Amino acid sequence: MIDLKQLRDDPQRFIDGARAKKIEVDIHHLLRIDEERRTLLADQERKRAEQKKLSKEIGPAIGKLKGQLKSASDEEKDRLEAKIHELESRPIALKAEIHAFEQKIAQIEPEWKDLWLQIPQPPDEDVPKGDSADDNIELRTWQPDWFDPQKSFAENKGFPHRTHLELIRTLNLVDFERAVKMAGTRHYVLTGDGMRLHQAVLRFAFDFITQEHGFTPMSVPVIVREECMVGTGFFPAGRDQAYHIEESRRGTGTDLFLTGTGEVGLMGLHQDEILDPEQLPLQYATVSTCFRREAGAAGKDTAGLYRIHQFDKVEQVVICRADEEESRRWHQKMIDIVEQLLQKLELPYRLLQCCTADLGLKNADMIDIECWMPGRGEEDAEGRPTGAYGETHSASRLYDYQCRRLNMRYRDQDGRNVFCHSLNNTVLASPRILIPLLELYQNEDGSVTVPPPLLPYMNGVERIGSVAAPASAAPGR
RNA sequence: GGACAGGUGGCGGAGCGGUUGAACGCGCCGGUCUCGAAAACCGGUAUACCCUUCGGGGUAUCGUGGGUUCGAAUCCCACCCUGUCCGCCA
Repeated sequence: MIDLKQLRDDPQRFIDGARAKKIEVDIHHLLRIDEERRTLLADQERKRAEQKKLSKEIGPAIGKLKGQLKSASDEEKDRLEAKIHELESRPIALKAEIHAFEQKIAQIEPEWKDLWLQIPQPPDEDVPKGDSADDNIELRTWQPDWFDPQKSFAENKGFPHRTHLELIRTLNLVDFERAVKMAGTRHYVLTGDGMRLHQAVLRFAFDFITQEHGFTPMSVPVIVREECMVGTGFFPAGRDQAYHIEESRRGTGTDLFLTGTGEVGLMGLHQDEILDPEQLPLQYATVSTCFRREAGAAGKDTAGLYRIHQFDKVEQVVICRADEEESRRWHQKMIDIVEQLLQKLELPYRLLQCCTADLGLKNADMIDIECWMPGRGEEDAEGRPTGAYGETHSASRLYDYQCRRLNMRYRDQDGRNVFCHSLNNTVLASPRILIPLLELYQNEDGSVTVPPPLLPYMNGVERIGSVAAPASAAPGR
């Protein structure tokens, strides 16, 4: 969430920010409620101070009188009791007044908090303005020597390509029918070498980020409490996107939510903590199953492994000091790590600078990486897709927006507690990454060569679908 | 799932319903002593928010939320969490 003091000092900055992000939120209304709340709070506190002062006078006096009462004669008793009663009745009017203020504050507070949580972080000055994802700007592309993005797959490789759906079917790598039987649309079952390849690429990515780049390997919960979802900035705005486990309806326990990214678990780790600045920056990586309802995406990317309810992702986060330069450096570093990874896998990709409209609530800046997928995009004269870039990675820079929500701080040199900065980026998400992997490593005979970096993780399988490779154990086929 | 026990400051640990933000100990910071250190001694040592004439003033916080009361760390209720034993279990 944003700093309310900053909002009061310069509301225009946040109004412009929300407008640039195309996010509807009534900032003027929040300012009005905030003002009202503070006035009420001040009035209430004044009354309470009065009450407290009175209490401190009355308390010992009553105590003393009650002591005397015990050993008093009957006529003395009446007199003492009257005196006690008189003392007790003095703050009674204050009590009602304080209660009235309390009620009023409790009435406006939920709306105040809710609005506050919905104010987006203004985009950075150097983020290009735009109206939708179409206005994102291509920063650069990379491709291996054999690949010329100007040419078709057939021109590059010498034979026409099959889409990942076709490859999956002929090579028995995925069983969609049974997955849908069990869990409904947008589910899949990886079979045989499909599962092997999925595990191999995840393990390769996890080893790469933890061994070669020193990120601390972690396992984190994928079932979390609401505070964790709010703290990481996914709630309340993204509530519809998360699967909800209503434990409270059973009469015990609290509700839980399935996380849509390992970021939630990694960032939630240090919620409400004051970190040792000597330990910063924290660099964490996890591989976790991600769950997404894909609400509002009905009819979009319905076929294949592109948009699914459950997948696995290697995620990297950095928690660093509140320093813009350092944040920016880490952002570049995390993108660089992904570029190295994709280059090892020899997957053509492009970097996209997301425009203001595509940033979402919490980001100040976001760079997407898209891999080339021959089976996507517009169709040619023969009805074959001509290929397109498809999103596989997203690197976010958030300043203290997320850590403020999480109440994650460190003590700076002057002894002040400061909110940390946070960043996150995909290292690799599968099975989506299998789409370019399968499509680009396919051979003319319909087999798929295992990318060399994945060989150590493939138990000897070098080529999927060739006679030389061990039979891919597709059950029930 | 059953039966107990318990949640207090960075940590340990007190706390008759009344100047208790909270004794005491440890830790930490500063000082005295010392050639220096240790010990000893002295002093200091929470966070958040609000107001401010920038000197300071105020409120809240003893797991969380309600309630009782003139007044709650202390009494009542609900929830959350932790520990121990039993049962079950990948």
